Amino acid sequence: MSIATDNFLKALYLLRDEQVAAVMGTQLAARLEISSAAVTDMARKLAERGLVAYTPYREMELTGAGEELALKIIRRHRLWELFLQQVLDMDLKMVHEEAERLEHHASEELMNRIDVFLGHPDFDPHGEPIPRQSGSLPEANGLLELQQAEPGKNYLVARIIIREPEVFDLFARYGIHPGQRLQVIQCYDFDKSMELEVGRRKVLLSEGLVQKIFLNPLN
Amino acid sequence: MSIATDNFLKALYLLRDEQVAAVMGTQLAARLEISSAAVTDMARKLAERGLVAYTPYREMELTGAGEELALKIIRRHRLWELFLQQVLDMDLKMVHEEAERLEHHASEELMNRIDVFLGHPDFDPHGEPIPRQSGSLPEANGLLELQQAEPGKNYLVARIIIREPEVFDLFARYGIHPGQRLQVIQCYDFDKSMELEVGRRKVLLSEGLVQKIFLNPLN
DNA sequence: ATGCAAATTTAAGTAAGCTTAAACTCAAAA
DNA sequence: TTTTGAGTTTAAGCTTACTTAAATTTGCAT
Ligand SMILES: [Mn+2]
Ligand SMILES: [Mn+2]
Ligand SMILES: [Mn+2]
Ligand SMILES: [Mn+2]
Repeated sequence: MSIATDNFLKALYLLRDEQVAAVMGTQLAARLEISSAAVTDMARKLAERGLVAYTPYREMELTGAGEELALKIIRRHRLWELFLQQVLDMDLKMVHEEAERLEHHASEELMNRIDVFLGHPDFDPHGEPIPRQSGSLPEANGLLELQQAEPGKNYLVARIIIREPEVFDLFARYGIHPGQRLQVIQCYDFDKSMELEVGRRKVLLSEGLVQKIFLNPLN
Repeated sequence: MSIATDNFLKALYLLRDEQVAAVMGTQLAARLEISSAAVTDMARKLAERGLVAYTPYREMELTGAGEELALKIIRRHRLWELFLQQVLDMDLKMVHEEAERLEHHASEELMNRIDVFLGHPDFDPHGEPIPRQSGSLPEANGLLELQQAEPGKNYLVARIIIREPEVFDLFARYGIHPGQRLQVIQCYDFDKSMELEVGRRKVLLSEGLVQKIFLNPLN
């Protein structure tokens, strides 16, 4: 497995995970910042290796074997993120960039030692689940989508789904990160945007951003 | 800087460091496990970038800029080795293999945090000096070459120079590693091989192997 | 049913880092 | 001084992972 295939499988898994619809080549190209010709190329190669189900001109998806591998990369990524945060006190932004590279270069054995060192953690610093060695995903019980939150009640941010650097920076600017207290001020039904009070600040978020935030009820 | 150039510069530095003579292409090829044609190729490219002094058919050496870079890679390698040993309790063999890859993929910032975490250490788990951020090398004061050791006296292994996996395995088999107590039984002048007592075991080492061991006098 | 635009694939080409095999250089031995 | 062979370079070719540009397919709107 090369870095390019690692990243391809991971992107395919995460895109599929984020949305209802099937994954299109264009999305993959945008996410990986490569041309769609390169996506076709890779898809063909990975299909030959039995990792991706692919018929020309149709959307593509991971096979069982492909998903298994994707989850391994994601496990590595999230373990590295947590390790770097906990042990070396790096901030969320750095931690992600570091993990984006380190995920491809540590042995299985090293990852397992990191896992043990951290006490088999279930969630990374963004609140994202860390796939287990078995490939299973820990359940986030009691988590609430921000859409379901009731105005006036207190919540704690439990998970933020970040796939694009701009989203990361926006959330950072408004202080939206796991552990932050938050209240809903109002939900605008016509376009599903929401007005929040984050800490002491008021913030207005579009539907797309709202869907990236999950909460734990407070008291 | 790519992995290939990192490794090339590092190998050139270490080979030069190990021996009196200038470095020949063949040695580099053997050390890096690539063809000598590939060595020529790389030498030409690195000469263009001002990192290697190279004239066709002559031996090659690092420029100032090249040595600076080589020391940076070596710093990364040795910091990773110590970190993995101290924090995750990995053994010397694994630690080296991991570091061989990780040395190319951590940011300057991450390496500095590891350096701080370890308390700006001077030596790696083999007793090799860790280049400082400034590029200077810590001095190993009081270190003795094994050749200089006197029969009957007690010493502690302080540093072992390992560049080939076979040497590592041999030393591991005979229990030769930093911290190990050792006595010289006899030195055979005609070929400079030495008979040692390592722990409770007697070992006969050729000159080449003897030169890879450095000691601290005990009591 | 037809045509069009968007998405996708194919074609051709690039760069890095390798390989093997043939050609060359140079220093040391004869 | 010539020869020779170890070491080096050149030449040609491969693979991976990309690129751009042209050709193709598809589904959707008319
Ligand atoms: Mn991340
Ligand atoms: Mn990555
Ligand atoms: Mn090492
Ligand atoms: Mn390396």
